[in-house]
Amino acid sequence: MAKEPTTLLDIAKALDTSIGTVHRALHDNPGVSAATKAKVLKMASKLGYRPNLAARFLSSKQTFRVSVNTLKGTTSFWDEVRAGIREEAASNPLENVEVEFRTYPAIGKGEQEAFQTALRQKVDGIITFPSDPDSLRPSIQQASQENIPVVCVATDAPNSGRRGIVAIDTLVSGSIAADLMGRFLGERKGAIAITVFNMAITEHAEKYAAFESTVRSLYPHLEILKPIEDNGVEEEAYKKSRKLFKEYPNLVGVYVTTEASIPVLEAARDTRLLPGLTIITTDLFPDLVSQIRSGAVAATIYQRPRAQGQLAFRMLHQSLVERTTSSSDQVALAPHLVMRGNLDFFLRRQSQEAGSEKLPQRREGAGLVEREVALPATR
Amino acid sequence: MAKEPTTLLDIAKALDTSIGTVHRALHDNPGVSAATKAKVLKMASKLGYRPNLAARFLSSKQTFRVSVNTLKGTTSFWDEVRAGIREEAASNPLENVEVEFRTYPAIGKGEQEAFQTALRQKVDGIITFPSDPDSLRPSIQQASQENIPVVCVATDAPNSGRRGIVAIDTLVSGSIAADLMGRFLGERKGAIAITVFNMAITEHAEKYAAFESTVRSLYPHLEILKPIEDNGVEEEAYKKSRKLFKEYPNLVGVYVTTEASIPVLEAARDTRLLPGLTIITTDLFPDLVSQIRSGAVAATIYQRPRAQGQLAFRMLHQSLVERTTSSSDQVALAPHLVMRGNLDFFLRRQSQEAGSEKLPQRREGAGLVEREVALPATR
DNA sequence: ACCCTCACCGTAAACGTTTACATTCACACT
DNA sequence: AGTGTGAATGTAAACGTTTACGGTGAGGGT
Repeated sequence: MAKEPTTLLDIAKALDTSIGTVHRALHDNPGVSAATKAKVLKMASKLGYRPNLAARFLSSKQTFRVSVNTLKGTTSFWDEVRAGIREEAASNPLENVEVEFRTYPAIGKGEQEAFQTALRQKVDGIITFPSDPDSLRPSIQQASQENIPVVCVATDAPNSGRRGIVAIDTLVSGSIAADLMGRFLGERKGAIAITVFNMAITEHAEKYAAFESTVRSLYPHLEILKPIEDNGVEEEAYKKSRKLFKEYPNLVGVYVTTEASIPVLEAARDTRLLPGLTIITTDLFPDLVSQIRSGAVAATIYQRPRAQGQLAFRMLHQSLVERTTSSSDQVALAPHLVMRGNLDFFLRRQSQEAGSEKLPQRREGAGLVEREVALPATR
Repeated sequence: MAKEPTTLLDIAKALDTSIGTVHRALHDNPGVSAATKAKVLKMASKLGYRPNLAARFLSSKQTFRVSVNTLKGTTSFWDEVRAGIREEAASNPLENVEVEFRTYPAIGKGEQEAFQTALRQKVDGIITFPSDPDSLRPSIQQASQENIPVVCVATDAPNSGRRGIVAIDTLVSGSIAADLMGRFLGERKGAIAITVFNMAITEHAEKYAAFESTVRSLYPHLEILKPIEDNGVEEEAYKKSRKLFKEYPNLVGVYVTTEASIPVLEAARDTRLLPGLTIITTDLFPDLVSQIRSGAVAATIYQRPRAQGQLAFRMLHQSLVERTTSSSDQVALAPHLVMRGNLDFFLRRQSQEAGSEKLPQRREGAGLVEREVALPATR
């Protein structure tokens, strides 16, 4: 049943050639004629050859260098993502990867530079948050031409040749928020506001669409207002939502898909609408905790940053160890729902450097080589 | 910074002995004196020796055999758990594990036999659902005395010496159900029923306690009825809930923590209470789908069987790879919330043999050796 | 004829363990 | 003295790759 795996030597003997030639052929290294290369490849697939990774790692003490390009930890989100990556890297039994963290200060600021430096320093793979997908696309394309797999996290960079993407399923987020909103409101009628980063970002447009269509089909008595675009600036979120709230005193609910939930809450308070409002937010950060506990925020949709980091790393690692070119993976995570009742669970998990939903660290210190990389100052 | 790792040879040279002796000492194999053994151990830890796993797997072509003992797939839950295990096993780049599935027909029926057969056939590790923890405990203890790690899934077997447990966090389940119930009901007052398998099972008692305490503290105007114990039989669920529903016509909500949600729904229908009821269930199986879609079930708490399987396997694999004795891991997962809005997402994920929340299979066929194991007929 | 180059190919040493086998030495038994 | 025993230790081959280097022979230049 489980026959002996075929080795390089098996192939060599079958073709009456040498192990060196076979190796060269399989890795299209120079120094082998087209004819023999073809023969080797054919025989390899005929015998069902699959490389013995243990032998490979033992022999070539190559270690993969992966660059992790993310936003500086303004909120805890990216800290958690990085923690997930670290955990996963540390639990790798082969210890054949070192991680370099490159962070940039703000959306669209410095991510190009970070990416290019990583490329220049010849890393073997990149995990990145493409905060401005359009401007980063050329760089990603360049990377995949150089055969460097790129995994996007949290936001996709479509048509960039990226190896894969891990993110929260936007349809699930939007529609669960809508369904909760409808159930929470019960018989009440009125208007619902929704804030997004920017409708130009695919993820946000999708969340909005999912929210809207779910409300329309399940709770048609609720009216959905035009989305507020905060573009990631808090004042903008405050001003725009305040303006909107004044126009619609019949507001009954707000769904905040961005991190700017605090200014929205303040706008609601300042317009005296807060007490009657059902608010659903996104993510979980310190300032939000008291709002949830007090009941001002009914629920928040937790985007599982740690899980995103873990899966992104696993995806990249997998495509490094097997040398499969192309093929695009897409993993969509279901978000978690955080309410007063289970808030403590998530806080506990965040606080312990090593979360509960994880396996034990493999090593104390030396297991994982990692380093912070200083970026060249940008003018 | 990253110095050359120390090898067996390094230790041998440092002590002016041979690599064979060092190896014997580190694995407490026979044939080495207590004195030298002590010296070797000391030097090893001084030099920070950590075995090179690639070399180890290359040299000793040992494969780990793990037995997966679970319930026969009456519902989809255990099928999903097994799928998760399979995926994870297949994605193991070292391919050094083969999985044997042993299933037993019902709770408490045949799990002993399955476990003992696994032991007798000298497997290297066991993943098990201890459906009757008390009766299985001696077997688990026996296993850990023989140094065979046992990982429990879905239900814990406390004080059994099990290597670890992966399950849904019961407190989160219970309290999120409570919080949702409170929010869904809004101003309505009345009684809430809750069904459990059996209050003797830790997990169910915990869920009940969490549900109760959350309702009490956040929604004190709701009255919680004594739990209905269905013991896993559908008629019992139907009869007991019907009886209870008749006694409490002011019932407004039901939380079903077991899989017997259909009979409870029927009892509600037969007592004409259904239309006014807010019902929260557990798990996700075919019969429940239409109930969710129709709105009869407001939400269901999805226990992420696939993730449980994956994590259980990883935990076991890790403790096989490193030979760490003892230490007990406990991973508690947050459940997912399924409602009308996001139902399709989860159905899609279940249906595709390879879920979306997963990495690509490593191999087509030969990667993973697995087999179904026939159990000896039980009288 | 010589030397050189170049493409192709074979050979062998590593990588760090595990495993099986060989050696040593002390001690006891005949 | 010789022989056997058995524990403690040394030695070396294997695992399947990668990598570096050596060799062959054809072809071109002188």
